[in-house]
Amino acid sequence: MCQKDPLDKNFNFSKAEPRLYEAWEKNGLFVADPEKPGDPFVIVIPPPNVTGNLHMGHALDVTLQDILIRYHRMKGDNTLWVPGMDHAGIATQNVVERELRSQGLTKDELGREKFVERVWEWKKTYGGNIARQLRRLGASCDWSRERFTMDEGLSKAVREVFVSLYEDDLIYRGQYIINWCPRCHTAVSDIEVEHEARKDKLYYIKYEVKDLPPLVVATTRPETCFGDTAVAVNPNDPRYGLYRGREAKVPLTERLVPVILDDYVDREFGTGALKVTPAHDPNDFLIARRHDLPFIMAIDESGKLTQAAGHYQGEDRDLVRKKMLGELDEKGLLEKIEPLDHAVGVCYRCRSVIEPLISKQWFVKTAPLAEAASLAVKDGRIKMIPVNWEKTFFDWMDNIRDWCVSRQLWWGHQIPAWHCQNCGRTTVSREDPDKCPNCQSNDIVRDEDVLDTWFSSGLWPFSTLGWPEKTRDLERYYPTSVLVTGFDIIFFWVARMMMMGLKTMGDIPFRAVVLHPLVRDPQGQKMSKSKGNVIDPLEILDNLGADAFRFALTAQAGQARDLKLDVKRVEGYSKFVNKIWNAARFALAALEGQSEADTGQAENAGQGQADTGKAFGLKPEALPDRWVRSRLRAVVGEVRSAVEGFHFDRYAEALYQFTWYEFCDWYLELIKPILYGPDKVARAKTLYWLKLTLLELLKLLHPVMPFVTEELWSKLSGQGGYLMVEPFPEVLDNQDDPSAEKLVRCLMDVTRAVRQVRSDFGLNPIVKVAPVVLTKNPEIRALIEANGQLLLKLMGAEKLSLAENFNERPKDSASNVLDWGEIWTPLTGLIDPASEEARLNKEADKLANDINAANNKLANPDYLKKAPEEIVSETREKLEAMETRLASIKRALDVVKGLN
RNA sequence: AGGCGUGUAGCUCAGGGGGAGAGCACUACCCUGACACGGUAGUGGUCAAGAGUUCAAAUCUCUUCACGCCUACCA
Repeated sequence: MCQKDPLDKNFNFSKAEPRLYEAWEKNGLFVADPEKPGDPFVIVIPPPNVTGNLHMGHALDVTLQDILIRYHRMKGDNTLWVPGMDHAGIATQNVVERELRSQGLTKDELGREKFVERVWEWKKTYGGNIARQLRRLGASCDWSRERFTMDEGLSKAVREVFVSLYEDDLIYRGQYIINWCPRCHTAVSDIEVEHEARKDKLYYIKYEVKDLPPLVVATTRPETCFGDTAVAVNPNDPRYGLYRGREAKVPLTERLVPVILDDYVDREFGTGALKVTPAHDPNDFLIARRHDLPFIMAIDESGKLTQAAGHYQGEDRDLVRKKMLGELDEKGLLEKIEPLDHAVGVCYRCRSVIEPLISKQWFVKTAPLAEAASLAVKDGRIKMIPVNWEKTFFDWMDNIRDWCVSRQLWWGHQIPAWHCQNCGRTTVSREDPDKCPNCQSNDIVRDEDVLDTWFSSGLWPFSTLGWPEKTRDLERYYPTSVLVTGFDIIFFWVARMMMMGLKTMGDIPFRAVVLHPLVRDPQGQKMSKSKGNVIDPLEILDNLGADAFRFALTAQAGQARDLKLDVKRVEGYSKFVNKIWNAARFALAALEGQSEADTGQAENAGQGQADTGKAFGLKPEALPDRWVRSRLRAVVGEVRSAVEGFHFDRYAEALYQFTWYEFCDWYLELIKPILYGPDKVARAKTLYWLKLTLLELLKLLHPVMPFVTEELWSKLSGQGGYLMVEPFPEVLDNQDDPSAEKLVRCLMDVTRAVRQVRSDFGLNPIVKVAPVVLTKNPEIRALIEANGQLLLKLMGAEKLSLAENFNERPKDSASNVLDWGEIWTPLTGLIDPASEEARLNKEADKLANDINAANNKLANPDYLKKAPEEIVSETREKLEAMETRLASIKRALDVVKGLN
């Protein structure tokens, strides 16, 4: 054997990762070519925000996508993974505004144009972070096709879609009650409002009515009363019959508002009387429309009271609430205050309380689009994985409301609409107009609003491929294959892509949606900066490497909703990386040893080690080789079906088990006698299969652990090139070898049986035993004879004999009963039997119990009649086995007692 | 309020009508010539509770409890 170490003792990931990634990228291995053959396999990355830094969610998302991409690339598909970033309207604008503020500037001082320039500058400087971080994870995206939602091409797509939706009457502008964020100073859509449960108060306030007792109204928001334009009661509420047609006085004002009747009012809630504030409550808005009530803005876009609030004008809404409660109380208009649990809407960006108010905004008419999207899922054109998300999806699509798409921001796609100052006509157009097409006036102004960020993300699957141009990419790669994302953005993004894709392209945007869990901290809490429970993926990458991290994420990516990430798990898998590394180190040493020792042995190796074994034909001969090939074949099958069915956890698990517990623990041990033995031909043959199997194992592992596998490939394959573009192993039927599997299982049985005895009786590993195997099966006898030396080593024995009859049993020996025979291990003079007696008794009790249960079962006529035959006979066999085992335990007990 | 989901070993989870599983952790022994980031053998669970269907239930059904999440126009 070779003395020098062909490899370092451990994988130096921090050095290897950047080197390997750079090599892949430089060699253009990520770049897709539409002209090449192969079924297209396409993923568009969920574009991270430009402002973003890599977090756990990205890490998981990207790892799973990269597994799919690498797998399909190796499988020979024409594979494309489009990376890119989202301009993230509010988020980015907030970041840059904050930066300005630290310089004592505001965006208004700067002006729109300058401000937008600043954002672009910011993007240039800091926007590349996330792309670099994705590279560290090993993401094999086609960076030559990287896109940004504000790119020229994508902006063109946005404009084209907006205009054509407008032309199809699917976009309209109107004055409606919308969700306003007073901090971000913009409208937000319904789903951008999150509901937070709060302990609040319900205030009972008196509205005076002439000649009648005051009408008491319950409200959580007294400060909005300055916008009240009615008080409503339920028409069937007898308590308020007298108030019909009367007027009530809004407290702290002299304003009189009508008392109206509306079914919406819940008689049970509060006093059964509702103040109607159409400009600040969506329901009141609807009531007002039914009753033709006026609208009064009481709160402005900064959350301050308007002139409608009299002396409170200009003051903040929360402050006014406090002050006016005092005033109401003073004037005897506050009846009582009750505690109330309810949900309050907050901005998903900044968590400020949303102020519903009336405003002129642009909307997308979603109902027809949603119907088409639902249909695509219902008829199976788009699959959702796991399927149970479909129900949630349908639920939402069935109850969808129009989508407010205009935002009062500067950073984003400005709406292509021009308002004529002369005739008032609004023009929506693909080209910037210079005059009003209606009245020819030059006095036209562009609408100031920009579009919701999610509008452009909704076009992502086709805008990134070049649409509206008729590109080759679009033709070849649309629809995309799979969308991989967290379920938290099904509505924000997934549904919108479906609607936009179906409408614009006339085809689904992707064939499958894989929804993975959300990464939580070990307590199951959402990771957030404010909670301080964020685990930084970059830190894990630094400490444990990308492969271990990716493997841990993959192994935990089941179909549950949460993935509670445990760093310990990553540490565990970093040991797995090490295990693979060392297995390869072993193989490499053996291969090099062989090439040195066998120099000139042309009859074995042909042209040296790279081709070693080709001369032996395609069939492994030695039992370990036959076995490992057969087992590998099974694993290839498991791996392929796991990946294709998006069972990432099973994929990882299958490889972990096979690599560690079969390939390393057994195969490498089983072949050692051959590798160290005198038969050079046998050695060369086994080396061939060792190398081949290891290389194939590297291929199987590559999608999840790209770095260590690529590194080992370069050391081991001897053929240059890159593992990442090697063909993925296939399930080959001629590799199946059940008899080899059965025989190796026999070797394992014997070994484990003796090891168990050693351990049970507390034998020191130095103590040698001399077991006797009883079996009449000639095949197994031959097997044991052939592997005598190996077995001695594996079980720590000095002698192994075969017996044919029970009466050959040595005195004072422990016995293990197996399917095909029995093993006796003589213990005379070797042990202290005191503790063993208890253990055996315990096992005997348990067995007696089980035997009893099995007997009862077999005595049940219904069971015999109705249970399938194979189940019944299985039970009989089990019973028999248990009885035999019990007998042997009893014998063991005798032995132990005898030794005492 | 409705919908969805979860509850299996100390932890993280897989499985899913007929023998309770994995990883980590833990215990004992072992530095045996790839790996101590290793090896061998183990400990540990009324599969949340109750009822039902069945020859057979952790698995299917119903109820209850606990915990999540999503949706929602009780001010």
